[in-house]
Amino acid sequence: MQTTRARLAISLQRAFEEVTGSPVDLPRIEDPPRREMGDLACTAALQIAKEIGTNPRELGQKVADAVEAAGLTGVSEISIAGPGFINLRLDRAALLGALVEDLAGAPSPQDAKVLVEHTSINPNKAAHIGHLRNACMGDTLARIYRALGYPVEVHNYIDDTGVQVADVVIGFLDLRGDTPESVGELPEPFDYLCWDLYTEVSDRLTSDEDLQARRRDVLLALEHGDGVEAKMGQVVAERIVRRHIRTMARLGIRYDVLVKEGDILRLDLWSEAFERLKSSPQVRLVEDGKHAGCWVMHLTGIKGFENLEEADKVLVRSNGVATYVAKDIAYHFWKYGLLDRDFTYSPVEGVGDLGDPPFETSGRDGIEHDFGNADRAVTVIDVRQSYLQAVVAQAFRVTDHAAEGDTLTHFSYEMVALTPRTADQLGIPVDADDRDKSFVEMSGRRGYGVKADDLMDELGRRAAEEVGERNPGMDDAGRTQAGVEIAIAAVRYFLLKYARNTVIAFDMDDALSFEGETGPYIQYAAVRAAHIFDKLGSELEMDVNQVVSEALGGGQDPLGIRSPEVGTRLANDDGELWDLILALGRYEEAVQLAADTLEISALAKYAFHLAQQFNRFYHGYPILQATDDADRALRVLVAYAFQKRLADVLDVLGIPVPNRM
RNA sequence: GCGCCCGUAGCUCAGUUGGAUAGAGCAGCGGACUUCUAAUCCGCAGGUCGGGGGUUCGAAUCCUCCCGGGCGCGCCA
Repeated sequence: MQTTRARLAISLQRAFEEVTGSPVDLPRIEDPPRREMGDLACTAALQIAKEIGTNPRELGQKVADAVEAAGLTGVSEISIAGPGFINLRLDRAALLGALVEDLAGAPSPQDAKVLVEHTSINPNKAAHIGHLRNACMGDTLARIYRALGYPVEVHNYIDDTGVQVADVVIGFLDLRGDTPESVGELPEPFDYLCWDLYTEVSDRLTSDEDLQARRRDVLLALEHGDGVEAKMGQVVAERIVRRHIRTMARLGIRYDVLVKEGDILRLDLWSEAFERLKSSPQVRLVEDGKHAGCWVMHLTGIKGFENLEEADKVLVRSNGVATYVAKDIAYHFWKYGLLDRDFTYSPVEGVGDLGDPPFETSGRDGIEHDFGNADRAVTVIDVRQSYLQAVVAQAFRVTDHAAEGDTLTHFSYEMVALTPRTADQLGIPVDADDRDKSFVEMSGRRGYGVKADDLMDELGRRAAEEVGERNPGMDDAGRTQAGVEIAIAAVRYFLLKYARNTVIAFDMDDALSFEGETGPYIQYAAVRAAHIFDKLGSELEMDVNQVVSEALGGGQDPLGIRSPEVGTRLANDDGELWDLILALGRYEEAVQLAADTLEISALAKYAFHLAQQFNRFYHGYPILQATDDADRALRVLVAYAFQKRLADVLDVLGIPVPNRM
């Protein structure tokens, strides 16, 4: 479906070309600063007039005349203002008609398969608020692509053979004297236990050289899958990952497949990727210097790599072991189906009832599946990984896969820190410098952070309490359910509303607030709309939703939604009703913009704006008490469109709509 | 040192790839509830857009130089 804005842009482009006699870029259709000026506006005349050396106001007028002569549907008025702004007023009935038609529409299916990798938490401790930012953004990005019709596959990369797991392995084996079997039997919450154990081991590692040597050995054992250490690593990673899956499920976040680094090693994907890289002149074995004996990727003089003192990236160490980025390159080659070898999979067990459980890689012993073969791969990982992500993309370019390298996208975002106030509440020591900076960095190694499950528990508890006060008759189950749904909205919206490159200073009190620009505010608008329909329905003894839908489909119309008076009321509105309709008409472009710019905050803001617009409408346009049938019919129709559209946006943002709140 | 990002109301942040009088939320002050649920709405107050210079009809936005902050630059992951 084509948006009004897109249609107007094309019409104006034609008119400009007709008037100037030369090709012009697709003009941008903007929102005028104030509604009195018009519904939409275009400033292209100023730019184009400058280029061809003519008067912008005259050019604008000529273009406006040309557009009118061509007969532009959907526009009721076109005028020139100021130095040459082209202002447009829309045909309201036409726009509302198109809006209503779009409500029932599905996205046109796209061919290109999008693979989104997100979460990818080291499986050695409980998930914290920083991990949630990654997972909420990644999950929402996947939802955005689905809303646009793309087939989407969601990956969660599990680094089950890395140093962080090694640290916890040491904790269990050397500090606690546990066995893999006894660790398998430890009670939940296992990830909380590991959180503390990891902190303890990290602390000892800073001063204990024997333990540092031990860690190197454990790491090698994990990579080779040898001995009790590897067995322990497996138990730890498996238990932690299952906790992570459950934590994320509380926020409506799901995965298609968990790719384990251990399986990449067992399958030896790296050796196949390595063969390809060796064929590039940019990858070579260094004979002397500080990288003697290493295989490196040459990066000197390539844009984006000026930061290196010595612009070579080691892929294989002199001891023959591949580096982390090398394994990541192999994984990404596999994502695009460039490798011959493939994983097998098994369904993940032990994560409770998740509906469709994810698959996990299982070396060569599982079942086959058509995962991978992406046309576009997006990796959600924080900005500190920018350099390594660029190295991965470069690996595509030096092996003659520049096209894939260009579609490979690093979805980067900034860190989540804590406000000093919240750090104080958590008992985290805050030094004077941090207090001045207004935020305190979290540290998994030190155990500084807000655990995701704790946050969800507290939010759910507070929300349920609030719901109970507002709805005295509601039973426990209803209150709990509403609390859970409100908590999801609070967390997801809080983590999605900031631009990617904004450092979030997480403040417990702000995050727990349900007022202002928050997820619960938006939910409240949706619940209000639904409640009007419930009340009106019981008053009129009909299902208003169904009645409206039937009326729009050309069936019975007891409310008079199709009556001519409705059109008159719409044309004469000079307030929040038309504002709301205009806002509703921008749904598709809001989703598209988020996908094009990878800026989810824009879509979050749109959802908030819609809710805000509805709340204004709600106060100024009574429906149950409407004295005029045509007024009431129009308002019901607008509220209906709002309800549907807001539900669409909230679904894309992963935010549920409670029955009551 | 080199590279990337940031600096906008008291606080937290937007600002649609150069446009019309720079906007929200929170906090503050003042209003609107025997209600379509006040988790709401309306109003007031609050700004040398870090600073200087430049580009042009027009700059928070682009260029340049300062100041201040964050992150990255390993044969760790």
